[in-house]
Amino acid sequence: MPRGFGHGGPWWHTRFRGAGFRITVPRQAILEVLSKTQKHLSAEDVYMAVHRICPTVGLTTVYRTLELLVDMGLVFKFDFGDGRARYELALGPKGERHHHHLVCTNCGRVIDYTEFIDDEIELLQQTEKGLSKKYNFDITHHLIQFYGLCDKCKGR
Amino acid sequence: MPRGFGHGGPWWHTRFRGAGFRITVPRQAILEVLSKTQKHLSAEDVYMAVHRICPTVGLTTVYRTLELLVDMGLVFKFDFGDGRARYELALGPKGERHHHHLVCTNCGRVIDYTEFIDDEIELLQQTEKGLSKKYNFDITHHLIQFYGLCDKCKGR
DNA sequence: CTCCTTATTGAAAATGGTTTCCATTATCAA
DNA sequence: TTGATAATGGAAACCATTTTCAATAAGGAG
Ligand SMILES: [Mn+2]
Ligand SMILES: [Mn+2]
Ligand SMILES: [Zn+2]
Ligand SMILES: [Zn+2]
Repeated sequence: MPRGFGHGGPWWHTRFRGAGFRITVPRQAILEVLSKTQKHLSAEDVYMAVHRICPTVGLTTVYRTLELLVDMGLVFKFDFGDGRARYELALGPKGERHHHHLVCTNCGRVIDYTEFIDDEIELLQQTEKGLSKKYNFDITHHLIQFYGLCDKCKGR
Repeated sequence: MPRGFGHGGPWWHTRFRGAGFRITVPRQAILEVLSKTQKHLSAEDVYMAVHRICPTVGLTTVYRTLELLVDMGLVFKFDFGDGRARYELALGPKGERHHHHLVCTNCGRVIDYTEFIDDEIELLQQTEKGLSKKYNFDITHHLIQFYGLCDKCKGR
């Protein structure tokens, strides 16, 4: 378990204490799992991975913790259309990691992309401004996903 | 019931016959319901509305028909995060009606918007082209949703 | 360090939207 | 009109997620 920098433990300890949440074994294990992958894990995926570190952690706790992390803004929750929610750490060790998704409608593969984000962001901010004004809406975030067939699935 | 043009019945009859699907009472009722609203109906919403026209239609048939219509491209299926799928006719009587959504994370209200679509579409096509090339992906469609608080919900 | 409050946990049961089963019905080509 | 079979509907199954509740453990007070 990578402890590490500063003196108080991992970076998110401060967030937890600040919000009055306890730092528990299950929570540490779940965050460890999330921080060690680039994949978009389902609750069950997280559960199975956590199980290897700490077999006593229950699926219920995984769901609860993921919800907490989403509420805290530490984790993003996505729906790629396969009937289960997917989770992903919001910020990597290198800071923010905003990106959008490319989803294969055949095999379910999900690709993160960031290369066109800059242009998109610019347009999005314009659009958000226009929409906010017109509909008197406070926009907090957006979702952009492209659907289609990945290279492996397009051949047939 | 808007019958209408040509001689064979509503516009979608041709699509059905062409695909070898039968034109049944439940299917007619469901399409009638969908074509008479601008809302984003859940399967249960459709079921209840259909029930008024034709009380014998079952919820199972509603689900089956909606799936069929989605597969045929006549209906769009969305997930606005409230745990149930939402359906919307893909094309109104005036033809295509592509639009994106503004979703209130507090009350669940969904607003269609089309006014910034043109700029978005242009950027999206660029992005799609770039992504297709880079990831060798065949992009068929996209999803764009803005989340936030609607005017009624932002006051507090 | 020990105690105490109570946030957190895990197992089991409940929930709720959606799908599957299957015997019955109704569409439509011949 | 008739027959093959696509379509239907009610009940049961499915399955991701949530709720319940008694047991546990985090962490501040002393
Ligand atoms: Mn991602
Ligand atoms: Mn819409
Ligand atoms: Zn694929
Ligand atoms: Zn609202």
